[in-house]
Amino acid sequence: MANLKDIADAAGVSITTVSNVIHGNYRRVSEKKVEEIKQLIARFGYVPNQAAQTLARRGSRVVAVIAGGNENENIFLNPYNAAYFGALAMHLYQNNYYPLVRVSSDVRTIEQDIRGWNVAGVMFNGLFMRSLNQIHSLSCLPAIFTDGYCDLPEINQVRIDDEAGGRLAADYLTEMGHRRIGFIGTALKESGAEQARLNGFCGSLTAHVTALAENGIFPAWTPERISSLLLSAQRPTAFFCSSDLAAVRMIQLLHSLGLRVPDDVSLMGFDDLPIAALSSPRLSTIAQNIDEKARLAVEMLIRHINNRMLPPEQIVLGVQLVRRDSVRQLSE
Amino acid sequence: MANLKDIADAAGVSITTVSNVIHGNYRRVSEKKVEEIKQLIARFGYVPNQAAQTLARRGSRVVAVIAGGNENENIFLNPYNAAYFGALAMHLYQNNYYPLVRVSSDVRTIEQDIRGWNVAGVMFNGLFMRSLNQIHSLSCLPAIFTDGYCDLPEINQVRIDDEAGGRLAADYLTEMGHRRIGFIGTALKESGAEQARLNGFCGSLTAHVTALAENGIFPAWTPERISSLLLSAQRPTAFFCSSDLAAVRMIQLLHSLGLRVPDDVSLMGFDDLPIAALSSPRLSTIAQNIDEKARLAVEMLIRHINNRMLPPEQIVLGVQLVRRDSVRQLSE
DNA sequence: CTGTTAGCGCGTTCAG
DNA sequence: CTGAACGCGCTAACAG
Repeated sequence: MANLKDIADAAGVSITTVSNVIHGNYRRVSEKKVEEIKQLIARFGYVPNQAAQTLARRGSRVVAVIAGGNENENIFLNPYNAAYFGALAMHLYQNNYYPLVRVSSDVRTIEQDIRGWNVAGVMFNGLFMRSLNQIHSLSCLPAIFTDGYCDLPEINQVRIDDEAGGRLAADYLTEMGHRRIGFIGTALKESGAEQARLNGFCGSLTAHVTALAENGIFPAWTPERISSLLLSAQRPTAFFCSSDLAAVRMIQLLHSLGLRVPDDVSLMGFDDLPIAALSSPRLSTIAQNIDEKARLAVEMLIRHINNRMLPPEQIVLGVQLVRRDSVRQLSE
Repeated sequence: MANLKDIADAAGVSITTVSNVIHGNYRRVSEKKVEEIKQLIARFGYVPNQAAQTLARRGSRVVAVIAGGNENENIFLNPYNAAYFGALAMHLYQNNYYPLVRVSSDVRTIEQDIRGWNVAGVMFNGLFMRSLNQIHSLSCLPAIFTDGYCDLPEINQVRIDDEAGGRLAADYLTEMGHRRIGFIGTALKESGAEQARLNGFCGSLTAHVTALAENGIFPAWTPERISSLLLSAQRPTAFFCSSDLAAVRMIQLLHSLGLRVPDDVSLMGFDDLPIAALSSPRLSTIAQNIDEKARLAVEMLIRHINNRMLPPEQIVLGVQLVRRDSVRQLSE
């Protein structure tokens, strides 16, 4: 519970001197005092009070990390979210910033965090372009957008090349001899990333390949719908799933129908999360480097915190095909 | 950027009056002023400054959530951690507390968070009993321990009945006709929970059942070690894995050796995470209610924050067997 | 080289 | 019913 004054009193100096020692301004303090004060700081176990620093410095080292979603739902049950936000938090800590991870789509809640904590910057994840301009504080605060799509160029963003991922998947499935291919998405209308994957996928299919994608959100793909599709004569020989999680769920559904992967139906995922390699069969998928994406996003934010005049930046990360066991080579 | 004074000036009153309105002390303010001030607060988009409140109140609404582990590792890649810490954060937010999730085993780092943020309480997860008494601030701060084992009774803790889980697993495997059973742990020496699961497991095995557990940490169970065990004549017919994740990894290892689950080898997991039902085959496992554990832990903490005189509490949650497809009935 | 001082935004007496 | 004034712990500009 020791504060600056306690240390100052014990050392017989003023708090300014102690403050200087703490911040490394040694030239203004005699060497002997420096040592003496350092000792006392250690002995007292002095830790600067973040609230007081925030107030005095007119700014904190807190970064708001916003994840769109329902506040009463544990979004970390989704392995992608867990991996990504975990990585963001880790990289923020490594740069001496504190993540304030808030799950909410409510503009007011977000605004309260931003202003209440006098945040140094904001990281938005996913897409909420509609309501975003309502967050007034953003005009004067460094912000990074990841995994989102929007046409405004004056925005800092980091994302992966989802379209290229879709193309890679289409090319690979075609190369493996598949001609009737389905697409499994989870929230097409809401996720720019998923839409881009689908675009790349469809764009790269040659004329005689059928994409069975539906342009609706996933609830439209009820298990019943998918089941009847799978049991029909026109059953796709392969599915491109917009995430590894969707692919793993698909495996379950197929099993429940007595269909085997890849013998009866081939499957591709997206992301290359740990579960992709732990799935049975191991998933062929499109890999993205989540940790690097997080690192680059954090570094970009810090750049803009340190230099508020920097022009907007965009980074698009590459993806790559990972061949494993969930896609069967069709003869003929 | 509006603060109390701005509102006060605009309303032609003092900041005290505004403060009273904000905190619902309406009896001291005329009704008209109350309405007027409320309007202004909304129009200005006023949000109280957390740093200033923390300072003035001599305490914050931040709760330190400590996860032991390496700070340069993304522990949310482990689905159990993701599920549990995600749930903790969610329940803290719902009670208007801010989680400060720190991954570290370094006592100094932890202490800095606790003191620097003037934390309202601390939640420890996993076991670090050795260094814990070095955290001096703890003596005067509400703290909850989860997933840990220690004999001190003067401690608030929430955990599950790991031993019962081990027993359930042993009983079930025995009932299914298995007589040579192995145990796969991940960090026996460090995790009290895992040790308890093993204890319960061994305790409930009848004499003619062999537990092939090794009392070492997982690195001793190199894939090579396990492989040679699996290829030997004394190969266990079933394995009890200390987590669903370990079980899923085991499936991969078995597949790589050309062995199938459950046809050649049966497997049980622990936790009943989403991956258990998404695995192929779907895992039979011991289920714990992670969300409820988190909720109870948060509620317990808040109880102790609100009443510092409360005696220590211990909660032990039950677990239950979930039969799915990874354990084969042995005839004979 | 060192100390004094004026805020930072808010909570909380205590006088009016 | 209302406001002035002090303190929370720290920073930074300034004076010595």
